[in-house]
Amino acid sequence: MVGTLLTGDERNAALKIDRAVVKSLPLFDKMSDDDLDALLSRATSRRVAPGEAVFEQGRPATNFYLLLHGRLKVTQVTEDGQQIIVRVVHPGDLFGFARALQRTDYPGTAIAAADSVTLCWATDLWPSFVEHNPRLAVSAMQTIGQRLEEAHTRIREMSTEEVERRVAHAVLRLTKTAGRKEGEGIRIDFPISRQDIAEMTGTTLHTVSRILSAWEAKGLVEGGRQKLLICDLAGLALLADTPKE
Amino acid sequence: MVGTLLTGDERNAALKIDRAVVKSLPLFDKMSDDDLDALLSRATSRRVAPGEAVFEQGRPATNFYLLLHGRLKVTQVTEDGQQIIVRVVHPGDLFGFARALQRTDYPGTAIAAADSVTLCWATDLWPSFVEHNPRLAVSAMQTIGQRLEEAHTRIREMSTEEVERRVAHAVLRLTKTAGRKEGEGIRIDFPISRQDIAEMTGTTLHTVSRILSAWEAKGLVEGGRQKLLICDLAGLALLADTPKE
DNA sequence: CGTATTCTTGACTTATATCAATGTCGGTGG
DNA sequence: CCACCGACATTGATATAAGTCAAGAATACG
Repeated sequence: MVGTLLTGDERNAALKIDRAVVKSLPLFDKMSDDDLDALLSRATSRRVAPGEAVFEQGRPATNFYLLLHGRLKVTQVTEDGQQIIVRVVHPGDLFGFARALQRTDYPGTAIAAADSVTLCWATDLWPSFVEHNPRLAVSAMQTIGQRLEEAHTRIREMSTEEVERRVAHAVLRLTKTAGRKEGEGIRIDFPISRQDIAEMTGTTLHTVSRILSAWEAKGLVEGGRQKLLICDLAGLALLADTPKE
Repeated sequence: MVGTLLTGDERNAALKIDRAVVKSLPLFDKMSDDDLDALLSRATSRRVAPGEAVFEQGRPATNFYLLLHGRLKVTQVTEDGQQIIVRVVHPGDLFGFARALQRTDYPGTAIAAADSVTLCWATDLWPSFVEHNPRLAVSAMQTIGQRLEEAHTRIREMSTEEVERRVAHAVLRLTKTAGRKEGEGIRIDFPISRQDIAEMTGTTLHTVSRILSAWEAKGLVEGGRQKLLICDLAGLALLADTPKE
């Protein structure tokens, strides 16, 4: 059943659920029911299996998206084939609105890390949306502003901090955005590899592996294949904020 | 004369000039004369001497600005005192609109690198501006979008390229945004130190100095105290895009 | 002119990448 | 159900790019 295309009925059912979910998002909570319905009536829902791409770097930006469920990694590859993770997309995030930023193609590739569900609109709808609903424009701008700040934070970290602290900061951010309580610790709630963490922090999987091993020995985290459990948040935070002496 | 405060008359004169200058900017070219007048009537003009700050990191974001003339560096300092250059502000750029991005304080410090002139508005005016003129909101979003892309480019470079290529890319960007033809070469049109370049690329002034010395030996550039002249643009571009073999 | 930045250059150190080998998990198909 | 395979992870040895430390030279400015 899972993996088959939705029938018309199933799609309606999905949209009904969406409405409550979407309404609960900060981005849309101020929107009238009518406007929201107009929005959702033009959206299509799509399920994305792990490893599958929602859109690919360099392809024409035909759609923009909202992640309802799951987790995506947005990556970029350089000409010589090196890959970095630009950001992780969490449920409730708008993504892929390249066109709104005066681009005609997607600057990155969005790949599902976990089983995911997206809402999808045609790019041409964006201008009318923001025109009809200035709040949405403002919200979108705030969202981008936050991303810009995150990007600057990352640049600052890469410029001034050694690898271990950068990894610590990255992991701490993940606990905030994708953490789920689990017993004594906090579980990163989607499959994430050492390689992924390396691509988020500008280092190699080898170095990440060594660092995580060291942390595990100190009781800060518990590792595993594509798994990460943070046991001592305070300890990690201390490490993240302590310049090398 | 330069360096004295403007009298009322001089200020009006400045504003008349501004009108033509501002009108020529992509950000405002679609705006009606009336709206533009409304905008300018609420703006104040300010001259900033080199080394002087337009606003400072952490201070309440009371104003937003437009750079008419000169050149600014936007910097951030970390808790432990390390500084990075977030971006360079060029004439025609809107800057310091932190409030539009849901911030109450400035995330960085804007310092004049050269003698500069800014237009300045109270932050509270922003919402009414964008409401009156949706195009402005869209334009502003595109601007931020571009900055976001630049930031990602920088992250990608810092993750995957060695220092020399990063410096090459940074210098090439400067030639595009602040280059002025001078004889056979292209002059970076504002005072920029080795330290500045280091803070733009996440390295040290020592390394930058060595790199520039090597380039000078190869005839790619000509250095100088806070000066940089690019002699062989193609050569630099080649260097920037050649992965170490 | 002398004082303070800014820049250059050399010697040395170190963090982190690279290279290489081995181990472990988890899903797939026989 | 077990064995195998591929993806992911660990860990050691080694190399190296770039940082740090240190000293001095060049340039601009008051």
